[in-house]
Amino acid sequence: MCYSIAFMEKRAGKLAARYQGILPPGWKEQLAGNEAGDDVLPTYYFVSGFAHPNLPVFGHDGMMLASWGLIPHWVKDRELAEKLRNGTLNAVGETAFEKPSFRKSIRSQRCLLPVDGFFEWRAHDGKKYPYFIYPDGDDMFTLGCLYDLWTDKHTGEMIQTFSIITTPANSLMAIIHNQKNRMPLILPRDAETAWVDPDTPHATVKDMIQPAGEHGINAHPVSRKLNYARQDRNTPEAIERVTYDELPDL
DNA sequence: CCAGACGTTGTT
DNA sequence: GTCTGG
DNA sequence: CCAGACGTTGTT
DNA sequence: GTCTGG
Repeated sequence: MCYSIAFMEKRAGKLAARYQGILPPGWKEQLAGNEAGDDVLPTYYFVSGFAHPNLPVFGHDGMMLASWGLIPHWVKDRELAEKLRNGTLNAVGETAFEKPSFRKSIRSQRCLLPVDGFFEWRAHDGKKYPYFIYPDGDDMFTLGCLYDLWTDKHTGEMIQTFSIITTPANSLMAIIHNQKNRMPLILPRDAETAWVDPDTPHATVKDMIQPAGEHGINAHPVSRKLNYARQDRNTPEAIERVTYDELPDL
C-alpha cells in the first residue's frame, strides 16, 4: 500500500512540461504562465494520506487539484464521506473493477499522481523502520490513480478526490514492506497516455496494473521520527538517509 | 425482494 | 450507484 | 500505515 | 483488542 508520499516539485510549469504528452493543446502554456498553483501547493517532504492533502493529478483533460482519499460520487452525506475516505487512500488493483467505490472511476476516471517518492515501513526485530523509496535522478514516480467528484447535497460543495492503485510488491518492496507485500502502481512513461485515456479497453487497463520492475527504484531507511504522527514530519530530514546498524541490507 | 454496506490493513 | 447477505 | 488512547457528566 | 488522530 501507500499511505504517505513526498511531493516537493510544486512548480506548475515544470509539471506541465513533464506531462505535456498527456495534456491537451494549450495546457502547457496555461500552466507555465500561471504560478498560482505554486501558492496552492505546499512542499511535502512527507505527507500522510490521512491528512487528505490536495495534490495535483493529471487526467485526460488536464491537471486538477484533488484530495487524497476517494469519495465515491454516490455518497449521500458527509458523515459517510468522511468515513469512507479514510479507507480509500488505496484501491487494490486486482479488485478495483468490482468494488462499488471504484468501479466507475477505474473505467473512465483514471489519473496520474507525480511524486518525488513514497514511504513504507519495514519490520525488524519488533521495530518499524520507515524507508523512503524514490526514482533515479530528477525524475518523479508517476503513480496510477483513480478520481471521482463528490457533491455535498447539503451545502453544494464539490470535492475532487483520488485514490492510489496498489499491486503486489516487487522483490525490492517485498523486503521493505515485509508485512504487507503491496506497493503503489508505478507506471512506465510510455503507459501514461493510455492510463488516462477513458477509452482505453478494460483489458488493457488490467494489463497495466502490474508491479513495477526494480530498475530505477531506490530506497533507503529514514528517521524513525516518522513513526510519530503527532510530530511535524514534513521537514527535509524526512527523506534523508539514516543508518541503522541493526538493519540488514536490502 | 429489502437493508445495509460500500475501504485499506493485519495475523513475527 | 451497485453489490452482498439474509 | 503508525502511536496512543481506551471514561463519565452536562448540554438549545 | 479496537478505535482515533495524524
